[in-house]
Amino acid sequence: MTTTSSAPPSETVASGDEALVELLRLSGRGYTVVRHVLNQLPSGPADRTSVLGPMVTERKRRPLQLYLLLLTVWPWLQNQQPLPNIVWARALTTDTGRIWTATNVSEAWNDLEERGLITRERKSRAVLITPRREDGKAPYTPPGAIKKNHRETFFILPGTFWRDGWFEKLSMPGLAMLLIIAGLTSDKQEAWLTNKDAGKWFGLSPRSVEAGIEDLRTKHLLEERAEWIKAPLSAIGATQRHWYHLTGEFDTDQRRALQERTRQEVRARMSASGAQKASGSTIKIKKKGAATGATADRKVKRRRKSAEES
DNA sequence: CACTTCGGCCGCTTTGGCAG
DNA sequence: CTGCCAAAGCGGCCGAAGTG
Repeated sequence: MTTTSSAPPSETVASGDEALVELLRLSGRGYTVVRHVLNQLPSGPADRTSVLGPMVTERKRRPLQLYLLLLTVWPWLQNQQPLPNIVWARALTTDTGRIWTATNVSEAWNDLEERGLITRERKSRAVLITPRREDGKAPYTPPGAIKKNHRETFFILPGTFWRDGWFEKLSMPGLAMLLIIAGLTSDKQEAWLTNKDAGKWFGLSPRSVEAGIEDLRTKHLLEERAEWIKAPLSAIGATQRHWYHLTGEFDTDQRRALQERTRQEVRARMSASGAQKASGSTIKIKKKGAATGATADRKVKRRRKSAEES
């Protein structure tokens, strides 16, 4: 282990997928827990738009992805050394999606900081990132705590969101509607909405709501059921109400089952010894982070560019 | 050394407006 | 409601220079 060459042979450099999978594994549960307040503020104020809507309108895709990943790995990361930006970049870089560099990560942290979604603190060379609550209005706490007689509500994004690259394959409106509908169906099978109302509730344009739903539908993540209801003022005296639900791992029951399975696994792990866990894995990911500099990312970019040209 | 900021140009998404 | 157009403004991209 005393090699001092500048770059490791390419076949030993971890790809984005591997970095992401490793992060998910280390984080201990394969899914992401998100409070509803990301999508929408609690009832009360007239304008309930929270952070998600504006992020869509302002096309802040990278910051949104990065924040969701931070929430995902935080249970593990909070007890670790800070992760280098280049590692975040590699985890979020997929084979067919956009390419992340340390610069992108830095700029995304910047945006998140302005939204109150993280704090960052420079620790000599590294930056220490700490998430804040999903509405940007308070420090982060583990979701689900009981506050003022009611439990903080949250929903989950199953592992497929990361593993199968949905965070990158979906359009920005698609991503937003996935979060919104996942939130609406966290405690029931389906939810209905209209483009116009949903736009108002979540701070999106009706066009984006529609585009998002369409994106989810064509990618088979969403199914729709039409129900006829009375509408005295419509031409035919009735109108359709559209009920939506997510499919596959995103389905309400499957998400519930996933949570339950994880709860049991965590319990089992707690009762077993935590000794083996501490040794191997953390070292591995640090090596990946340190060994491949920005040059490796540039190489990927160039490789891809020349592939496109030919 | 790792991270951050900057500048310039291009392309694209989102949105509003309008028509059918 | 759907389709289309145009405009605004943002992100992508890249290298280079600045900072702790």
